[in-house]
Amino acid sequence: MFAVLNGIHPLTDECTQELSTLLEIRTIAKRDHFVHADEIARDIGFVVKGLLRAYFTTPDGIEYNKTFFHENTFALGFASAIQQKPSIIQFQALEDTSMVVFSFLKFRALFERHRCLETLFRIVVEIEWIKKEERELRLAMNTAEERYDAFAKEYPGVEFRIPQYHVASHLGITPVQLSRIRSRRSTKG
Amino acid sequence: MFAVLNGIHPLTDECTQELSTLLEIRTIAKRDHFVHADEIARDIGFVVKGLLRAYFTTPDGIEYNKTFFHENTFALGFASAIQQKPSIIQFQALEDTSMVVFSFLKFRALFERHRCLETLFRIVVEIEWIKKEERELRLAMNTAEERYDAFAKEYPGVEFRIPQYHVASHLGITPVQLSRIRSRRSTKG
DNA sequence: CCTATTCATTAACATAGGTTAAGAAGTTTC
DNA sequence: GAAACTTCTTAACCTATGTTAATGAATAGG
Repeated sequence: MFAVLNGIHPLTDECTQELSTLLEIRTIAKRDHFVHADEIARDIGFVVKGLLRAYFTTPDGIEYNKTFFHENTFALGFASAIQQKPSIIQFQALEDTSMVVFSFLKFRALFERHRCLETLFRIVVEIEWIKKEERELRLAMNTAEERYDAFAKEYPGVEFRIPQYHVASHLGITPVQLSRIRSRRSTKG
Repeated sequence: MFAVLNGIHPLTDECTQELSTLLEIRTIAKRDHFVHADEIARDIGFVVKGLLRAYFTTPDGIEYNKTFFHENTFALGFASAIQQKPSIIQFQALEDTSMVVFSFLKFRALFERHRCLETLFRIVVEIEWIKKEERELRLAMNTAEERYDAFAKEYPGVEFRIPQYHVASHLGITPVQLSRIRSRRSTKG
């Protein structure tokens, strides 16, 4: 995990040391939730093994998969954590998952003494912002088929680890349509 | 402008004082740009009178209108400014526009001495983050007609100030389709 | 091993939305 | 004020996607 962090922005030894004391290991069984609805997202989770999805549910029960979190990525209910308000986004394990988790508030409290950590967090927010912007452009301008390609590129391999209806939900289409896209490709291209 | 800022988060008198020294007035003629492509977005602009759009252009020349900025809102090429990298988003005046502008970097430099300003900025980022998230959900889950309603609500009156193809581009549809939606409504509902 | 469940595919049909093109109406420009 | 340009509407046609439903394959539980 610290290798990933240092890859984003180098941390001092003391900072690494202090952050270490916050860490816990948590395992989440397939289908269980990391963040429930209407609960404040308190923890940041680093996925060691497994897979999660962040999803939104409409009043009429339709789900939309916003993001997937695979190995070596950080899962956090960002909007909820920074506002300390109940999350409208839920996080669910799609496989048996083991994570390193730590409190967002305790993490943020370390910013006072460790500027490197605040810088790192700022960079992560920037990266996520850009990703969100790219995703908005794709949703508005590309066909489902182009979004499918982008998905396959952004989450390599994930496509084969989860039911296709989760992929369809992420693309904003029905499983039926995704099936058509896939069959069209295997025939023609 | 300070009324708007204080409405988000109260600023101290000294902070207000210092921020005032950064301010300039700028007028932008209809069709001129506030932020050009491939140029770093250096300034934050507060719209006193007029209207701007933030848009993205694809390699094949199709434009997508990300956001509109009307009176009493702040226009900023966020991704570009925080990264100090050339902007892929352009800002263009859709009417003759007068703005209060100030340097983003000088603004951010004030954070050191004025915590209230940093807090204010953090809150704005949070609000924008939530808006982006809502917009993503709408794009993925709603029909063009529902997005049209959301647009009319988010930007009241703007619909009647700009050509319809700008609205269509914002909704991710063609002007033809928007015209159909509008005629359908005026007949049926 | 059998049964129930979950998931993917396919078909048939319906709707939303894109493309092209033509014409009407409103604006500019000279 | 005529000509050129811009914008909106409408029509005709086509493709993408949604809906529903049936079938079959894969998987899970007993």
